[in-house]
Amino acid sequence: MTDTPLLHVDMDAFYASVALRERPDLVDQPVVVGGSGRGVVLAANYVARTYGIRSALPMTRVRRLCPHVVVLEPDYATFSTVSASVMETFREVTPQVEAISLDEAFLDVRGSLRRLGTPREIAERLRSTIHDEQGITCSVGVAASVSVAKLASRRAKPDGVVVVRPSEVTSFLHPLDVGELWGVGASTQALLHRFGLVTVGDVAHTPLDTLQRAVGVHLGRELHRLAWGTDRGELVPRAGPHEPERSMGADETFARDTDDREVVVRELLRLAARVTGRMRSAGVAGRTVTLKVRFADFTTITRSRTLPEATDVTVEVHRTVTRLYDALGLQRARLRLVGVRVEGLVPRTTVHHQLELGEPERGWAEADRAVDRAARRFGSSAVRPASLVRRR
DNA sequence: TCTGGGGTCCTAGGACCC
DNA sequence: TCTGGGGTCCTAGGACCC
Repeated sequence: MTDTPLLHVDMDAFYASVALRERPDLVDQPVVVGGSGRGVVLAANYVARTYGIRSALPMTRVRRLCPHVVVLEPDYATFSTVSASVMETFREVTPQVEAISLDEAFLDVRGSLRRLGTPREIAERLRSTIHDEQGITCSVGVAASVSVAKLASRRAKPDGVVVVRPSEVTSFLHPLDVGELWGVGASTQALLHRFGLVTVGDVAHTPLDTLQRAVGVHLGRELHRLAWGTDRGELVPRAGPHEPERSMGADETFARDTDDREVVVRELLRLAARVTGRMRSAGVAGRTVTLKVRFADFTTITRSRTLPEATDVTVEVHRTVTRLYDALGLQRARLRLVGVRVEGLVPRTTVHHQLELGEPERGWAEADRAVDRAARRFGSSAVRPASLVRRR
């Protein structure tokens, strides 16, 4: 038996480490993976971090912090392949694997102790296997609950293991800033600081009802559990973050802000086509269609409409978001981003279309299938709506 | 030329039904 | 002649995570 059965395994600077496998000449230089233009950092290697570069930092600031930084384009296909191999390695240790993103998972090793040794030995073996097979490093936190294991892996970075026994949990947690807790972001952190609650220990020693009056019943209870390391100790085995997905969406920041309705409507068509295409390959349809609009000043609004029945038809989703957009009645407002999302997804086989007399819609679903078939044969750029074809 | 894109979950008010 | 209470759906916004 063990009192620390949970491992949290987290790849170190995952996207950057994978990208650097192809470019070993760059390992000693500051490297980030990220988009160009108005993008942000997706991952930074540890050399780049010495310049203060972090994930989510705008690329414009990155270049100011470190003008000679090397920027590599993300290659999601390779990231997914490496991720799948790593997850397979996890499942060779135990079937109790809860993946929470491409580069992170919890493992419950209770059933593997006799075969593979202590949790720490299992962690070290995993790390060397992944290093040998994938050429990247990872860090492992070991504890009795998921949030403590997660914080322990962060402490272990880069390329290490940290075990937190139950008797060490409070001395490990209580000195941390509340913002370190999993689920406490900038705004909850600021709220707690305003109440004079700066460390995890401060939160732990605040009476539950006082805490709940400050931050709400639900969050208060959750914070109390996190501050004592008494959150969940059982995993929910699954291969991905959430399966199946409950919503699918796409949004895109314009290269330059725009107030041109035609540009916006055309972008909405591209996004609707992208989203419904993914829905059709996943075999799902959804009823609630949401438009997202971000203005030049970064304020963001959403407008949604629930349809009488679920759809995966490009033109229906596009028509719905276009109506929502027109209903905003914008005149000269400059837009930074638009987005399309479909929620309330159900398997398409459960949707029974009520065919109405003389309904012209019928053809569009067949048109979508034809587009999907052509895209599979000739590539996704082969077939697209006429308004998305660049004019000469 | 600050601030991506993919998601999940929670809250809160109003409509509507029983 | 004063108007309960619960459940569910819909909409909008916000916090958070990777």
